[in-house]
Amino acid sequence: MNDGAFSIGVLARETGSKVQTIRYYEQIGLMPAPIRSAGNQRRYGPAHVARLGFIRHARELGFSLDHIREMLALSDDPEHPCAEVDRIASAHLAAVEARIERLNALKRELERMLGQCRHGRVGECRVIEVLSDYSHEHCLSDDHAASNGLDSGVRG
Amino acid sequence: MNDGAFSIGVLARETGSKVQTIRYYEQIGLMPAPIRSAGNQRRYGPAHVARLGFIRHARELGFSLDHIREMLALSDDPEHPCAEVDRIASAHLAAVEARIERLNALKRELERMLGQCRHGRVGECRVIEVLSDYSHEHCLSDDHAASNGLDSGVRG
DNA sequence: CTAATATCTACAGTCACTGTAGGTTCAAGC
DNA sequence: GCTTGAACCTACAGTGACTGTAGATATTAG
Repeated sequence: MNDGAFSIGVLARETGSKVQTIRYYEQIGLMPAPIRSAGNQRRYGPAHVARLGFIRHARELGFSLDHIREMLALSDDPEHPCAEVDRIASAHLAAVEARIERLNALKRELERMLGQCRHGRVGECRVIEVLSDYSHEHCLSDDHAASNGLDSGVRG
Repeated sequence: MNDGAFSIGVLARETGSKVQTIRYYEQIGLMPAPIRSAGNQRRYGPAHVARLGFIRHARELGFSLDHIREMLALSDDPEHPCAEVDRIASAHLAAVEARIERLNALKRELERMLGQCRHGRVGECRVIEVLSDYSHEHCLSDDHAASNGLDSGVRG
């Protein structure tokens, strides 16, 4: 290794990513293809660390790769108004808040369900019973009965 | 349709599922294969509605298909102590609580990030800057810097 | 009887990776 | 210089829980 160039393993370690994930990001065009060593191995520099760090942190915050791609494209132009980045992040915040609400409703229902369990036989198990009640009539709040699918919004 | 037997479309409508999903559940052995009409179309009865209702509700509560499979197997034996069902649901509740905590930390960070945005150019955008800071040194709480991957635990 | 709708099978695609197989390159120790 | 073992390479299959498509067949309403 001449220069300050380093291998994919080092880049993975530096950014807390996995080697496979980095190659995957390159494959889908999220990371630029780096130069190669004489033996065809990837050689990275500090710019790659920064970009992958951005991606990784945004992923931890639950942004989709598509959103990250958008933000990376925007951030590549420093003169661009950052309103769009702001918009993406705001929308994401709203999605996170909605998700928290749904999870809280879910938590309450699970607690109530478990609170009713008499720890006897499955035959009279309230947990089973509640789960069987697909009509959702037992639900005090209908926030989970209303929408179908919890995957709406953020997935992180 | 003689009997009270109905088609997959009706079952889907009754339970709020999709036709494809029902066939998928049958394929992976979560739903039993029903009888067929003379023309090879699936014919369902009330028992199918109940079982699919159970599955659907449990899915809305974020249980994995594997957990649901377990619970269905248990519920098929009414004499079985319901402690296991209880255990599954309790573990799920704990996972949900952990997830809510993580999302709250995420929410705080997003809010802080957005609060710092001066709505100018991308060049001096705090959102971009914070996201680029893969070291996570800006994080007051390190609960998201500590673990990697938000997919731990529940995915609903 | 006809036309529209619903259903059938089989398979590909989604998201964001993760894992595997089988081969090559690199860095370190001797 | 040689060997060894770790790290790297490509290509592809698998994950979970579906969703969508194509092309053929069945049912139902008028």
